[in-house]
Amino acid sequence: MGAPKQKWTAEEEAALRAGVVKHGAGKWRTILKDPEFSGVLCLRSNVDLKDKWRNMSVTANGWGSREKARIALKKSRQISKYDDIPKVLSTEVQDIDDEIVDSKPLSMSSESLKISGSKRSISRLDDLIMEAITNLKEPTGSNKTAIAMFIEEQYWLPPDFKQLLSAKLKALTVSRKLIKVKRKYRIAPISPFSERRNSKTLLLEGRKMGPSKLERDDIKILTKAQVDAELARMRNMTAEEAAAVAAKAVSEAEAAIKEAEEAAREAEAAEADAEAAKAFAEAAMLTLKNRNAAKMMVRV
DNA sequence: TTAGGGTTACAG
DNA sequence: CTGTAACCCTAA
Repeated sequence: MGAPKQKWTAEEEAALRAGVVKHGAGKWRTILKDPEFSGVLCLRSNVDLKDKWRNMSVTANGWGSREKARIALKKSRQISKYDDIPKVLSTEVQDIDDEIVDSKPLSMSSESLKISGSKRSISRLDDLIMEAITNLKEPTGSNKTAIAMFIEEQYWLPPDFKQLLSAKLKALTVSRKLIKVKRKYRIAPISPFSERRNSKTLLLEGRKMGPSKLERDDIKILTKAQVDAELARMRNMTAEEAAAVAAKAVSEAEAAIKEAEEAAREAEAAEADAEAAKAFAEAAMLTLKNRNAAKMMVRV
């Protein structure tokens, strides 16, 4: 056939990503003509760009497509609509229930989920989320839907990034949930997001802290500039980095489960919530594996 | 021109 | 054989 299958180079992928950041997904011709990328992409057509972007989006989401939507998560009305992403439903970062203050039931089978080791990596996603929470000014912390909506209204997000955001928010939800469990049984209190330091803060800080009184959700205000800078970095993440971040988000959820299991040791009553957390983790995992890039770049 | 469905080349 | 990535076809 006319084309001998020319594999995309890392440089080309970078150019494409940069192009999408600059002109937006869908503006393939524009990206191609932009002198900033025309050099590297001179051997590609606008259609090639489109196809490549599609492939990148898919692999970014459908992680290890192997056992895909196998985990049939029962929808104990508690945990609402989850993923599955009903074909066309506006933005896709809107699944899962929000908050669920003191949910009890939620008895899900939830088999074990293997998470790829937590690879440390850049992740200022936390900051982005905090920015949203701060702006939304909801003392108790905003629900994921609100956060996702806020962020999407402020910035244009590449498909793969959206997946990360979604997973992150889910992990965050697990975190918050556990915090409630702990408080309820007076087990070492922890703070959802105390400092804006680096990534590993989200929820891997609980542990056996002493008399820390981080009971409140102290949210530090970030400047728009800071957030913008971080976002810019996220946008330029390579597929590998994005994957690492995604893995981390999930591992955080797993860590949350461990926390819960320990809590349960001191209060069986907390077990129900631990299960819920597990379910959330699975949901996060599912999201990462679900390829659903489809129609989501159409902000409202 | 683009989005999306199809097809083909290839690695595992 | 199966899944994935690069490529092709075409309606809108």
